[in-house]
Amino acid sequence: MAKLAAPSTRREKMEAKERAILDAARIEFSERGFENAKMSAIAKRAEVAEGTVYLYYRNKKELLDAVVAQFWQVLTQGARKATLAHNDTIAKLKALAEFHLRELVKDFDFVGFTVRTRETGTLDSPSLNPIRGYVAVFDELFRQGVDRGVFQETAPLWVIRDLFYGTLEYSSRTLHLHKTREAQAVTQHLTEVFMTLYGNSKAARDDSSLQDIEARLASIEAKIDARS
Amino acid sequence: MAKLAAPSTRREKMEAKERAILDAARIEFSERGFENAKMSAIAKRAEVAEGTVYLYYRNKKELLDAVVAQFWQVLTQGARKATLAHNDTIAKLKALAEFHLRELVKDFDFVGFTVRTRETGTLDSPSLNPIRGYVAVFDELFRQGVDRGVFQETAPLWVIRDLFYGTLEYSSRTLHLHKTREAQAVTQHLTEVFMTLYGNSKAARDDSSLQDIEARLASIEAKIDARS
DNA sequence: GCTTTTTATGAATCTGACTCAATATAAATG
DNA sequence: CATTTATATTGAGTCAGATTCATAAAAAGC
Repeated sequence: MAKLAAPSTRREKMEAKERAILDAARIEFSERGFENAKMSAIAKRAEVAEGTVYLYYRNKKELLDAVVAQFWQVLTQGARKATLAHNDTIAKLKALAEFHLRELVKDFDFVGFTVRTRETGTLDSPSLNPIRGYVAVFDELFRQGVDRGVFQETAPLWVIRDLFYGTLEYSSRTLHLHKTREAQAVTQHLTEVFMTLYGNSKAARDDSSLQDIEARLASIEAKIDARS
Repeated sequence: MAKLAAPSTRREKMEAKERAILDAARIEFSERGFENAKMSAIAKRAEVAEGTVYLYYRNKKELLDAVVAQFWQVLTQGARKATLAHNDTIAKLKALAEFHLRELVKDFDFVGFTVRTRETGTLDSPSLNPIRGYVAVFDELFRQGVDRGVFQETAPLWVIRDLFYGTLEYSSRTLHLHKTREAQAVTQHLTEVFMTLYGNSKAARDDSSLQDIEARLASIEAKIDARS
């Protein structure tokens, strides 16, 4: 019975150690960058022997992968929470954009780490690719917008998604580099883009309304002609 | 006088050697990726001793930087040529998007290399940052569009630029991963985005202006009706 | 308590980037 | 053309740091 209350079974100890290593790695990579991060430093920070790290992660690269995976998992949670705070689809979308941009600028090095991760083949397994879970946040949101009649899918969803995340990721670079620029300019514009391009009300009045006007102009012209 | 015709002065020899090293590095990096590329292999490929490489490039990272710089320089030339083939601003833009996307998908590894390059501090010097030259192609094009009255700058240029290149870069990932998807879907959509969002004619027909027109038409029609 | 299995250790190995004293090649001088 | 001087090349040797592995400690099973 003591065992049940015990703070550390064998499994728990190992899980704690694994977490310690992962945390140490995240800090070390953030502070030094991947190349300059030393496995020995990570081990020391995690208070384990150098060899122990290799019991939990096959090599330095895989350790980075795990750190990146964790990053996106945490980000996904944050994104979900940020969007849940709103009801309006457009408001949700804007919140997601703002959240995403803010986090990317803050942890900009992880954008680079993520690219590195992709270079290895191990993209596909869903567990090792939490970015899928992340982009799903957008996909669900957009689909919900379509269901609600707010959006219409005027292009394949993947195209729209890439526009969304691509713009934000690229902008995060700019914002990271030029601290003076306004993140709000990006999210504001992106929101407008979405309303204009995929917004149902506006899209509905595209050709048709123009044609209406033309028709009426023609009618007027005819009347004038008739009088002269 | 023989010297003038000679195929190899001292300087020419060195320049040839430098080129050989750069070419060898490009191939090696492309084939193996940065981490797995070996300086010894690059030296061998360039037919020089290992130490010689370090006479031309301070270290492996700097060699990568040079390769990346060359890549963007070549890309800039190609982009200029691709846009020059058209007169219409929209056509130029579409050509630029198509060119950019095609090249990024083809040499997708260089997207990763470029990110790596950015991690070093040496971003700023224009010579070492040929990406500036590259984005300038877009900037000039858009400004020309504004001058011609085709576009209007409804958002800061950097925001628009990031949307353009961000979308394309992110899409190149998708296309690289899913070979079946159509690049054309991206460029097509992006062109529409630009016409809709920044196109002068369409932009003129916003909410207010549409209502204005309708009001005036009604007014005119009423006047005419009254007279008849 | 003793045996077996699992987990941890860190010294030793190995790889590959980078250096440098020695050497070769080209230019300059006379 | 011989000699001196400057410049370029070489590759064996150094060194840092990732990875391995024989050994030890800890836990589990009996």
